[in-house]
Parts: sequence; C-alpha cells; structure tokens
Amino acid sequence: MSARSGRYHHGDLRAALIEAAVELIAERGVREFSMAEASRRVGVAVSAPYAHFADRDDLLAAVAVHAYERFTAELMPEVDRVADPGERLAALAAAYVRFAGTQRPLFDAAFVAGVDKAEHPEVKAAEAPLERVFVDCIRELANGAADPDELAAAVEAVAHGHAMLLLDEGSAGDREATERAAERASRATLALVAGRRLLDRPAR
Amino acid sequence: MSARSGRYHHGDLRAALIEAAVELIAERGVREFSMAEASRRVGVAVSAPYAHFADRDDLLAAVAVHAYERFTAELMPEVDRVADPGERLAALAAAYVRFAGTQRPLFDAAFVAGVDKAEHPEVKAAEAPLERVFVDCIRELANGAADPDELAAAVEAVAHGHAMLLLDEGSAGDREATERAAERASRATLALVAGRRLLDRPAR
DNA sequence: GTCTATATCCCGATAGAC
DNA sequence: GTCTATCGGGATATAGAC
Repeated sequence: MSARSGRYHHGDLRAALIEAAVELIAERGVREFSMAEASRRVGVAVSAPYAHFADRDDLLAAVAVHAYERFTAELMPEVDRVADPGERLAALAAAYVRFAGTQRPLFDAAFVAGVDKAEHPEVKAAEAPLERVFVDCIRELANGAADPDELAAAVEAVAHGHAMLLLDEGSAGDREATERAAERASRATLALVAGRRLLDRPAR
Repeated sequence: MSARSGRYHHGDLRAALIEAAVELIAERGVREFSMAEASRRVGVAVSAPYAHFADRDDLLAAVAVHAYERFTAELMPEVDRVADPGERLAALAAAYVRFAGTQRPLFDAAFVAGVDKAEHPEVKAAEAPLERVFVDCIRELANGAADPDELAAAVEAVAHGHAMLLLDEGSAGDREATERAAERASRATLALVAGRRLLDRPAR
C-alpha cells in the first residue's frame, strides 16, 4: 500500500502520478514540482515514474493534456448555450478566468508553464477543440467589421491578463474574487467586441 | 580580476551581482537563477553575496527595484508628452509591452517573478511613481463616466496580457513583434477607454 | 568584505536485480 | 513494472580565517 492511504491502486501509476503532480503544483507551484517528490507522495521508488514518462517535462505535458481536457469538458456545455458570438466570446473569457481561480494547478500547467508543444504534440491536440471554438467566434465577429487577428489578440490578452492579475493577487481559490475577475473579463471582452473596429491597424 | 574580464571593480560587488543576475535571468529565466551561478559569473566565492543580500529573494528584490527605476526613467519622458488622459493611458500600456519585449529580464523581475512586497518594501517604494501616473489617468477618465476600479482592472489586464502573449510567443527581443504587440495594447486600451461605461458592474 | 571549507539537502536519470 | 542502489550534479547557507 502507498504511504498516504491507498492513492495508488496498482496498474494506474501513471494516473496516480499525474494526480500527485497536480497536488504538488497546487502547493508549491510548477517551479518547485519534482519527480522525486511526486514519487514519494504516491509511495513508489523515485525511479518508477520513468517507466511511464520519459522525463520531468513529459509528466508536466501529461498534466497539461489533462488540464485542457478538463477545461474543455467544463467549458463546452456552458458556452454552447450562448448563441450570440460576442456573448459566446465573453463567456469563454469568463470561463478562462474562472478556471484560473478555481483550478489553479491545472491552469498553470496548461496556460503558464509553457510546455514545448513541438516536443509534445499531445498537448497541441488537446487544445485543438478550444482553439476551434475561439477561432469560430472571432471569425464570425470580425467578418467585415474588423481584422480577425487584431480582435483575437485583444481578447486573448484581456482573458489571460485578468487571469494573471487574479492569481498574482493571491486570490486563487477565493470564490468572490474569482467571480468578480470573471465578470470583469466578460465585460471587457464585450467592450472590445463593441469597439472592434478601433483595433484595426491604420491603413497606410 | 574576475573570471570574465573585469566586470567586478571591487567596492561594487552589490551592483555587479545585480548585473549578473539580470544576465542570468535573461539567459535562463527567473526560475533557474541561482546565487551560486551569479557569484561564479562575477568571479567571487559563493558566500560573498551574503555580505550584501540576506538571501536569494533579497537579491531578486534588488533586481526588481532596479527594473522599476529603469522602467520609470524610460517611461516618464515619453508619457509626459501626451496630454489627453486616454492617449496617455494608451502610451503607458504600449510602453509596458515594449519594456517586456526589449528588457525581458527586468520585466520578469518586476512584473512576473512576484516578489513579496510585504517583505521587501523597497520594491513597493520603487513602483510608487508608476502607480501614481496610472491612477491619475484612470481617475481623470473615469470621472463620472465609469467606475475607476473596473477601468483600471481592464487596462492593467490588457497591458499585462499583451506583454505575456508576446513573451510566451518567444518574441522577446524581436523588434517587429514587440512593436506590433505594443500597438495592439495601445489600440485595445483606447477601445476600452472609449467603451468604458460598458465595464461597470450592472446596478442592482 | 571576501575567501576557503563544509554541512546539508535536493534533484534527474540510469543500471541491473527481481 | 517496480525496486535498490548509485552516479553526478547543483543549491543555500554558515563558520571561521584573513
């Protein structure tokens, strides 16, 4: 049995390690996460993880994949209920911030750790559905009224920016602060959509 | 003499260490920065820094102070030339992104490393002038037409967001990419200012 | 103020047994 | 697939000499 009351039910060391990694990232941040400590948590030898992950980055990439999957699963039903593309984009931004506030370790793994997607194509695949929803909204909104690239950059920045401010503030896990930040991201997105022609580069 | 051609001119080990820290952060990021490596660069014993800095965080805080001073010095003349508060805010956002793109190690030390300002009041003092300029713009713009807190959050998010996207993209040091991002931040800020009443929380 | 030396601890990764 | 053992490395920080 494992050192910490049966977390590792043989045959699923891989999953147990991912779970332990998430806990560790939650407690000490991506920076301080280590294979050795994750092994200790799960109750296996420090060498055991190497049967499932090539190296530390590979485990981190697996956490990122898990994060994208969770985010997408939580997001889709919520966003699909919204018909207007501007409102859908705002809902997307709000969900992004909410994910940061309520699932910080997963958010960090997926959106701040900066996994090398060239070396870990699984991560790229995992983020594809999210990417598609986003791009569709942008295209629909830009259509004739704005440059899609400029609108996309602004909306991404506003969502990511609100999420980072929330986390830097130390308000991860604070429901009120999270909700406030999510609503701010939503309204800021709507303001950008409303003024989207202002985002275009001036013609030469 | 130092290992790397006279960087350390005795009597200024403190400054030499800060400079070395900036280089190290530029090359490997804040994460991988270490006191030991900085000492080696400067050509002193690994114990020498402890005569000037209490610990690793203290050195990082000194780098952050240096960064705020540089940023403020570069910023002020540029921003002071702009009269309209909306344009001034846009110039501020653009300068923030430009600083990220051209001085990444300093930007990281000041705005992403997350130095504990409670334990390092010097950092708080160093950022005060910047804070003042920002708050003045916000107040002037909000005056009657919007909630200042909501506008401030949105503008901060948009500036920080564009800066982070630029860095995550791997475009630090790329002049073109930096300029594009700075202009985007500027235009997005103007769009937010124009639609600032949309940012207010709905009255109950 | 700086050096030498050292204590103490941690990590990633591998080899080879079971 | 997991373990034991280990190699080789790096870090922070302190003590005591100069």
